[in-house]
Amino acid sequence: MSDKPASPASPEKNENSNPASDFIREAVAADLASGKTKEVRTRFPPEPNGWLHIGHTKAFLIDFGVAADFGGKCNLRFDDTNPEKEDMSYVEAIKRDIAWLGCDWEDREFYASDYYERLYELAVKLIRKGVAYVDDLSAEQMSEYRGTAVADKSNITVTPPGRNSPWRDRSVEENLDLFARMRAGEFPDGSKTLRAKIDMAHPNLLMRDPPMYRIRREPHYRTGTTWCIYPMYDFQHPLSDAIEGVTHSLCSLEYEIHRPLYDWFIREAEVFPSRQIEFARLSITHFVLSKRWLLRLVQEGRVAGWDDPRMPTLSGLRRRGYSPEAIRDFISRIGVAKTDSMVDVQFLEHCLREDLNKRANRVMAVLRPLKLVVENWPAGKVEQLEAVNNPEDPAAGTRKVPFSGTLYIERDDFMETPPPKYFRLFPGNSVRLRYGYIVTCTGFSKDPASGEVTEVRCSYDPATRGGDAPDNRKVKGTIHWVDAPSAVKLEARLYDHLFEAERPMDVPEGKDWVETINPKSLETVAGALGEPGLAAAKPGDRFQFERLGYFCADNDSAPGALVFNRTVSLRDTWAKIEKKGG
RNA sequence: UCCCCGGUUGUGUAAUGGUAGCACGACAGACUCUGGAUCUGUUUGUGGGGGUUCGAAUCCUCCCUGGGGAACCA
Repeated sequence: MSDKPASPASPEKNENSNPASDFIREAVAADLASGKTKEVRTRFPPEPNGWLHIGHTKAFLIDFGVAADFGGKCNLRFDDTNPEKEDMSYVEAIKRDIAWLGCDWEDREFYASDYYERLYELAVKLIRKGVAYVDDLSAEQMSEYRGTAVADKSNITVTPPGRNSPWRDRSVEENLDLFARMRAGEFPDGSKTLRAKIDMAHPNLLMRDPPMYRIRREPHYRTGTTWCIYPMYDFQHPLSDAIEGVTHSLCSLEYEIHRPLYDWFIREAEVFPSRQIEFARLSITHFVLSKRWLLRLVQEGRVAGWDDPRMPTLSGLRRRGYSPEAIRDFISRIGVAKTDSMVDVQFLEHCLREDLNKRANRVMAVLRPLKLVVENWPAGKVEQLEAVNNPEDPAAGTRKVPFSGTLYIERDDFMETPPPKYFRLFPGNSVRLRYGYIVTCTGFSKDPASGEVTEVRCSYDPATRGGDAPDNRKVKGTIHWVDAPSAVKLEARLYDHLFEAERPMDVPEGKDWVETINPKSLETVAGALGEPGLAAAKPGDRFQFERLGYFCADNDSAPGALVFNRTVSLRDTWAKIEKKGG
């Protein structure tokens, strides 16, 4: 398996899902049926100020998916109207990640910053209509006039009624002149804003004359210093949608309260009537899904970067070994609703295992090697044994693995005095070496100082070549192994949840959530060994290490210095039994 | 406090006035050359009270409860 973009959703999958299978699709279907919408157009509007995470994936899979389900198109539009935070490197990362998930925006790569001139004209139109004005109030004054309660988190009191700004009734001519001079750079940053004239007594505070433009002298990553005024989200977003003919503007619940504004600007600007519909954003246990928080982890060096395999970013998940198919499947199975929900990370991992189980080739590797000597093995003899690459996929074929009298097994697979129900290797017990022979433990050596087992000895039954028992005897345990002379060294990076707490943000008062990072979220195992074929693995290649889990060759991996990330472990029934017993 | 939006098994999601279903988890078992995979079975739910109706998760009402908002960010 290698690291390729996901193929488009298979047709069978689409047949299974009713086109109107969630409230958004129902709404779109209704708009189509009533004739209000002729051709569906959606958009995914990321701000290029961070890398995409799995929460964004839900959003753009809905955007692209809804369009596709109704024979429409989805635009990619960078919502880049805040020059302070945005950067071209984010644009590239975002495009790469969306493509990886198999979404295609074709030639529809748009930028809100391309609409600055058009948006300016629409602002002038609103001024002419008398529904926008230039205000001289400072930010603090404006907040006070709007009736915003003073920031006292513990005790916010009744929202005071709003008061009109003294500049609210400037003439159209004066507003036009002032706005033009704002653009021309005649006023200092923050000294004036353009505001919509709506209703300073509105119960929805957002409707109390929201700012449309601010003065900010900050070079923009695309428009440079062409502009010193920048449009605000509430003004810019609906009109950008309208410019593109977006019929359904799908966004997360936090924008629900903005919808009256969205509709107001469309109505007053007399532009294409896009319709905003909101859905619940994705939350997953043990994950932090907020660009702002992720940025902090990166900036403070708490993780190795945006693509650290512990990060919930798409680049992190990709590097970890997640397949785009598994992510798509997960997103489609959690559904779309308006209920705030917290999906159990186990469900994500279930979808992952389900996909990888079907597609990842099996291979044997030993994380913590323990030498196993086959005492009755003919000296110098080496056999090539046939091993199945993927029992779930006969087309994956078979391979040869070498077998000699000196092997390594997993340290966990031997116990001097086993607990009940342990059916791996212990003195006197027989076990099958996967695709090898049935062996019986004859003895072991210990380091007298440390008490550590240094070597295990066994005898093999030549009649059981390949692992079959001609006498039909039951051998309960089958363990994996590598041939000592031919084994390749590798480094294994074992990951666990970045945060131990289900809800990492729920930290006690006074405690910083970044301090709750799981100290065991990365365990590096340097001395692991793998079968010889692993030497050819290239970064991004995915395997199942038998009985251990799914692993993916890391970007850091190179011939002679192999590095594998554990994507996810296999389900481990034994661990459960052990836990119960203890 | 005000405004907006929600509450269906442990979790997520269906049922759109007509048998509360599906998936994951959990538990039990079968099978197995991965204690993997697969298969079978079991368990638990409409936040509460009142109302409309032959019939309510669904409609009305009151209450309880959770989330969001009050940036010259998006």
